[in-house]
Amino acid sequence: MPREEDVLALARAVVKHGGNALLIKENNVPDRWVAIEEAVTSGRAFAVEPKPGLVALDLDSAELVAKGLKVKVWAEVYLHAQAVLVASGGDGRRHLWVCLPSGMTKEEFKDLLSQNYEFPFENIRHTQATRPPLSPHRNGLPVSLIEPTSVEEALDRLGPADGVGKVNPPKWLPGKWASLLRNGDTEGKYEGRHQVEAAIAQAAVRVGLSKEWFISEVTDRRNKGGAKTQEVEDRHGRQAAFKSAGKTYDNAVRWVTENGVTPSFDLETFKEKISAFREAAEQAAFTRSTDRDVLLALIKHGEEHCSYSPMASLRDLHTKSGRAIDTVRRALQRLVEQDWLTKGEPVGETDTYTFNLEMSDKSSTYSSLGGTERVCTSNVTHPLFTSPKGLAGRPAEVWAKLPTSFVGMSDVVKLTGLKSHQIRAAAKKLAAFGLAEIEKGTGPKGGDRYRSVDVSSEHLDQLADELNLHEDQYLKKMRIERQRAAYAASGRSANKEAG
DNA sequence: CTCAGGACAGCATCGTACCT
DNA sequence: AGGTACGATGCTGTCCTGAG
Repeated sequence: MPREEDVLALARAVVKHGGNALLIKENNVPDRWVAIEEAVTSGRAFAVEPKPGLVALDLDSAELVAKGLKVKVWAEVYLHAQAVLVASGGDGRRHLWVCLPSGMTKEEFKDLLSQNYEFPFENIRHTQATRPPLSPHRNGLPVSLIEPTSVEEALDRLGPADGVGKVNPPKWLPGKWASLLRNGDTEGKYEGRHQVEAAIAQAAVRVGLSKEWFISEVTDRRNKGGAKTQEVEDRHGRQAAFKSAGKTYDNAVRWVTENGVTPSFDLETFKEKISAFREAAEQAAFTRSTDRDVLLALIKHGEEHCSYSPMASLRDLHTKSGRAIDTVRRALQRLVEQDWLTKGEPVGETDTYTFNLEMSDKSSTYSSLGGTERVCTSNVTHPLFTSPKGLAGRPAEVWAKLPTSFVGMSDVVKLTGLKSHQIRAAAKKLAAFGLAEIEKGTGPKGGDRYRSVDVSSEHLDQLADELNLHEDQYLKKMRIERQRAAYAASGRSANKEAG
């Protein structure tokens, strides 16, 4: 049994800055987010989102463990990466934590892994929450460090805690400022190009974006709002441009501090509001389940970018929601008509949508007697529930909302807000996957009774694998990447950057 | 009268190709 | 990087029938 202080130290070493711990129930269903200290003292299983530069490989089969051992040697010898191998509790299962060398991105590492070792995409964790080394297994199975065996050495390899002394910044400016940055002063509202940059810098300071972020954006040739800095670069070189942009940012910091402007963006409030909105979306009765799935995908995007009005391209939402691009577009139109979203000004070519947060109070929800814990974004975005080949649509919704104890049709109608025939069809499909049971003729009026079956996320993965859905998802992603690569090669982006 | 389930029309969705 | 168009496919919802 590992010491609590060791578990805490290791969790802090792997978690991203400001990250919390996700408690995991004994049936492997996510419970709720709590502070890391609370998770450790609870003695329960928990997972944390890894810090930047840290990747966890989930070695959940003998074959993958063998691959993982090779990867470890390769990463240490050729990449000069630090690695920690952990027994994660399950029979023979291992987690391999790899601290990437500076300069290598997670994407590059992932590519190398799949090229050199055909390592499956879905077993590479870098944004997804993962159980830290020595953290308890959900069923109390023994966990241990395999290499290195000492906690001190493991801590050493995992490196210092993430983001000491830095704030957790949102990744995007509010839409208006993002538009100014991307398109420049199209309305002629500013006296000159410097004023445009100054305005952007102030907005950046208010939302907590760093100086480095500001400099890299205004020197990016695609951003017309950085025209002034770009001209400095052309005339006097890169160093001068950095210096000039840095000065603009520093002035903005001084102005914001001197004028006592309170930062407009408060992360805690954001989290509160966005999760209320998400719950409303999860519970509301949509005429099309696609609408809900697309909305949840957009909310997820907003959460990732800390934005109430995220810029999400149709292709981003397509990969997130599993629906075709055209389908996503129609769903967005309907969501605007239904008042869930307000369409804003496009930033560059990307449309923005603002969440109508008051829907959290207005939306008509139905009673939620059971199964509500299954209505969560992680399930909604699982390939099994996003692919029409799998259980996308009504079946996903019915599974999420159906209790695990048998209920008659009229109750299911009340619980789901769906029509009986929709439920029948969905239940039939779910039953074929073993995710629901139908009991013939035991209902109140001679009808059938239904119940859902809770399963582990591994089981969902397995079902998805049987239909090749993980592969489909991967191929979809690759298709988009090819489109984007073709665009880059076509020279259009180069022209854009030059002009 | 309620409910299950089949037939079927219509439309949503997917994939692909195309445009800016 | 983005949005848009359109044919093939198959799901959704309506209507209807028959069983309990």
